[in-house]
Amino acid sequence: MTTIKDIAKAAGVSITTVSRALNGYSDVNEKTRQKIIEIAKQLNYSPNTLARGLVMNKSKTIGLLVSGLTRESAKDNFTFEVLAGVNQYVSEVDYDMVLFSTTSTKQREKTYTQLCRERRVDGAILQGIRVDDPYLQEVVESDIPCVLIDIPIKSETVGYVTTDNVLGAKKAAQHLLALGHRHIAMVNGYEYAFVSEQRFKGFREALLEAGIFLNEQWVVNGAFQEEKAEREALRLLQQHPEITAFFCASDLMALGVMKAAKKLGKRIPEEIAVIGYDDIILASYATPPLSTIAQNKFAMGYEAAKLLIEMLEGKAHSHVKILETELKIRESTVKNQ
Amino acid sequence: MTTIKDIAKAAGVSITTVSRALNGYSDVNEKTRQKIIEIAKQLNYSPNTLARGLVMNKSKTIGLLVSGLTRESAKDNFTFEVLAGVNQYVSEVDYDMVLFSTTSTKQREKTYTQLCRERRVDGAILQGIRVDDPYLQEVVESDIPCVLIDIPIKSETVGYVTTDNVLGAKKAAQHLLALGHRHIAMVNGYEYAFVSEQRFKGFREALLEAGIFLNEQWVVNGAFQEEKAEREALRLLQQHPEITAFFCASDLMALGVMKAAKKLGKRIPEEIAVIGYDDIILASYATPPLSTIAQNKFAMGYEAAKLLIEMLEGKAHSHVKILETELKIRESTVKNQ
DNA sequence: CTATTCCTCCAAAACGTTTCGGATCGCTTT
DNA sequence: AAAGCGATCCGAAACGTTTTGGAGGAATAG
Repeated sequence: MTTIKDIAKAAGVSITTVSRALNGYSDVNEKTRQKIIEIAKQLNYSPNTLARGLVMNKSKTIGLLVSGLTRESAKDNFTFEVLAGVNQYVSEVDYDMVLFSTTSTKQREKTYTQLCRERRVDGAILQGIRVDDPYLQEVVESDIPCVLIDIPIKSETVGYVTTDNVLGAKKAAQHLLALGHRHIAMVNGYEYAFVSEQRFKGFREALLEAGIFLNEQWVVNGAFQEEKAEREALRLLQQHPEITAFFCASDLMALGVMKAAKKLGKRIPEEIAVIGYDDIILASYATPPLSTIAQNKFAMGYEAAKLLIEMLEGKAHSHVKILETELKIRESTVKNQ
Repeated sequence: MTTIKDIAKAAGVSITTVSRALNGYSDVNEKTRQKIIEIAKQLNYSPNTLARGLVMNKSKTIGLLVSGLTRESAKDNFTFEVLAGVNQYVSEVDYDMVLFSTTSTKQREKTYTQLCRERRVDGAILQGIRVDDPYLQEVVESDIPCVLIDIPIKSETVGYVTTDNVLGAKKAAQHLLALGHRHIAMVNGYEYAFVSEQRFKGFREALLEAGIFLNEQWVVNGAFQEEKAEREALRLLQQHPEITAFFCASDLMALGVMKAAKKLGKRIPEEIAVIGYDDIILASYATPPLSTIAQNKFAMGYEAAKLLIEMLEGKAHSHVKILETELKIRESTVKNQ
């Protein structure tokens, strides 16, 4: 493995000069610079990032902390697409990404700060962390820069990216209203999830503006799970046959709701219209294809990485990035012409 | 940021002793060790892996090199599940994983070896690389240990993990044969892909053993793409209405074939049976749910990481790992009872 | 009593880089 | 001729760790 020292010897200059030549400093003669670069190429030199990181005290590496990276999480491709987006930006600006996946067991033994410091990441992106996760508290206290996805915390060292969940939900509800639905139920996620709260708010606003009474009993929690949503929808449909439409806070839950409707022999969308949220892959492959509010998850990852690295380099104007959503109308709300 | 030196000062010992105490060497008194550990905890010490890596000349980091990590690749969750598997093992043995995604443009500017050496990874796992990828040549020549997924190259420093594709394909074909099908078409991937070749071999063997003539015209290439497969199947079905079953070398292509059958008004599975390969998420959500040969992609990642790290630590018995596949019978081949 | 062994500890070198604070030399200015 | 200056180079320290080769002393063996 050739080092800067080998190059220095071969070129007959000091290691200082080699370093400065390779890093584009101005106090080295252009001729010797060319010579050094030439020799470096010949010797197949590649810099040792460990040594560099050690002395510069930064690694040009960011950590992506996701929780529960398991086989199961492949269903909603959320994590994966965010990861792809992060990876994209990171490689554009010549940083590295290392993946930390936290499990409840591992969380006890190592704290967030320890994790980041030990791996010497310059900053971190957190995705899929619950609001009640013990890591979250640490994050805000720690001095390691980080950006959160879908959790609105902002400080000197922490920023976040999210989508406009209120508007997204509103668009979904307005779509149903425009189709003439007046008895609309909502299957939400968790009580304490930020996005759930926002999506409910948007839903309520839409109904309010349309002058429609919001029946609190028709708003249930599906815990973002397909099966739970199915059970809840089944119960709701049996108890309140007047319901004609469902707004679900995730596509996975919407799939559950569709299953419930099918079980009761209700036709979609003629008797029951269903709209989801996220636009996961499965949505467009479901029968009927699922209408949904699309979030650009790739962009979320991309923007998160961008924000973080701008923060690291001290040129972030704002610590917040809010992305748009898009209403995708498919056949679960309106019959194909 | 506290260092080993701070601890040494606080404990009144040398930095050597601190290092040896923390690393579990036997030549330090148990009492002083406890004291050192206590102080380390108090000072919130975490070791600097850069410094450690520099002197030990290894980083306890492996690279995962995937090609084309884009939004689109989310459809077949192959990459993602492999990644999750790699991540799982890696975190079990306290290594790190850094993700390199290669694009055709980036490939020119940096070679595989440069990538690995610069990031100081101890070894790499390559997934989704084509057999004609320029990286591949480099890999075998380079001295950096690596393991390949689904590409059978073996040497002092390279190993691979794959599934038994011949047997898998055979099981699929035998399933169709057992259902009474005698006119079976196959939609394969690329001509030059290792897995395609193997799966075709298994398919042929099954027919041969059943004493059935293999009609070469019924074997087409779908390039692992849904649309291409749909077009090919459409053509095939129109030209050869006697075909009653399809074996596809990937689920995505099987979905395309199902679309083609539906377009021609053929009922699945009564008139056309379809079986895929991979068991992607979409398979079980398709209508009808798709029968397939399941590959445990998570396990592939897990085993690849395990193999690589065993190689790194000089305790790999074999450089090859071949995993089993599983026939999943769903409704695209046999009507629900 | 001397020689040997064991236990516990330590000083210093090494890993490959960046960077601070000059040093040298030739040229221009006064 | 002295002083100043710009261009080009370099020595040495620093980053935080591991490891080598012992040192010192107490206990044991002969």
